[in-house]
Amino acid sequence: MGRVSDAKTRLMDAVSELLWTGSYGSTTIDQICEKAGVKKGSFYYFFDSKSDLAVEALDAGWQIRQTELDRIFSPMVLPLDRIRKYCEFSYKVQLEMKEKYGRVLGCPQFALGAEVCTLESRLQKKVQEILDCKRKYLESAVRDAHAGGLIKAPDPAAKARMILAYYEGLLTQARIQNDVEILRDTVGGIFAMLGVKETETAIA
Amino acid sequence: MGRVSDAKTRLMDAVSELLWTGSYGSTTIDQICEKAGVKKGSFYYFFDSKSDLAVEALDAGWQIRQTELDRIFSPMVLPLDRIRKYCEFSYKVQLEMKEKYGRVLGCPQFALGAEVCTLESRLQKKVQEILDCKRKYLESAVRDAHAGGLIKAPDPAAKARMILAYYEGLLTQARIQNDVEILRDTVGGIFAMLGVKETETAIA
DNA sequence: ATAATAGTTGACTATTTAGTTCACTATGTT
DNA sequence: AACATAGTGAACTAAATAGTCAACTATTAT
Repeated sequence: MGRVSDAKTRLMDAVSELLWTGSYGSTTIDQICEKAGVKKGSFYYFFDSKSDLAVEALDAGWQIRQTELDRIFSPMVLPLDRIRKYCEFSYKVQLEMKEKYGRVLGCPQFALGAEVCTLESRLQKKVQEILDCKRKYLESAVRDAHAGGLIKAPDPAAKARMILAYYEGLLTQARIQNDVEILRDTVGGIFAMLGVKETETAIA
Repeated sequence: MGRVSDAKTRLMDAVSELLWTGSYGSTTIDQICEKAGVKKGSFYYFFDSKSDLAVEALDAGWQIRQTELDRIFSPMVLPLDRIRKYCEFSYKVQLEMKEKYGRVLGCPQFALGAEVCTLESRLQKKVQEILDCKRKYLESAVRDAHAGGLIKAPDPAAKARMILAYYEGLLTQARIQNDVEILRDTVGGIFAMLGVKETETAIA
């Protein structure tokens, strides 16, 4: 009973966009409220603080992204193809953002994590949790590729960490330089790290 | 003639530390002044704004770092050893920061660039300039390694970009997770990307 | 219909922040 | 010695910001 509202969702959407296009530190509660079309009283009805909202928004955004990743990293797909699809998907997203905002925005979790990890421990934990999920997707693909004899990777977790570092680093470079072209051959770098043979690259 | 002062230097040192241990957005001019032991009047005597100070501090810090890199990337050193030394140096720096601040701080330019690139174009340009320098150090090492038949890298610029993305990504991961161990085998990942053979890894 | 309750509003306070001003002080130069 | 000037400091303003509150409104369950 009582009134119903989508203000909470609107606030999470607003902060997500502001964090991605700008930064955590430069985003104010007033700005979030204005973008969401919500008054400050309502903001504090739903959330305790900016960091509280950010944690919830991060979580919600990741839930949605995860369904996409479940599809991409489906065990039904050839392991190296999963990685290729992931790179293609990522490139497409960045291209869309560039169209929409005139800027390459990179990875929202990574940029946020780097910014606030020394200041906001709850946010840092949430980001770490999400990055860990990403690593696991990659890890199982690497493990399957190793098991299938496509690559030599006796330590899939280590390889996945390497791939993730490269992938996130590249996205961040693209954000800093505002250039999607940097992401064109993401998969090439990953396959080089995995020691995928040229022939397999062509076939897969 | 007139009075002399090191307040300008103290301000640059203060902002460098605050940016690295925290973030651009969370660092206020009052905070910078307090840490530097400088009154606001003096701040505005030397600088126009926080971003102005940040640009100058970034530049000054890079000048110092560059002399170190000139030594590490000396053409007198074997090309793959340059890269190895660079990774060792970087690891050492991060370890020192962890000792000093209790936190792994990653790469100051990269974190700052990711944070402010959509908001502060002068800072974004300065960061890009610095990252470009880093890439050039790597590029010449890769080119020399290729010329020496140690690796196969017909496009050294592309390989250098890949290495830099991985390197910066790894540093950022280490910052987010506050864990230096992530950086232990940085060189291993780079050599994998370069396709350095195991034997050469052991020898070099 | 109405009572209970989920959500809204705008006006409010207190604090932090960026940036200014101007009289003052210390120091190198002549 | 004294002058020109680089740098200092403290008090100031104006704006932005986080956070509060109590009266109000819409909805739903009974």
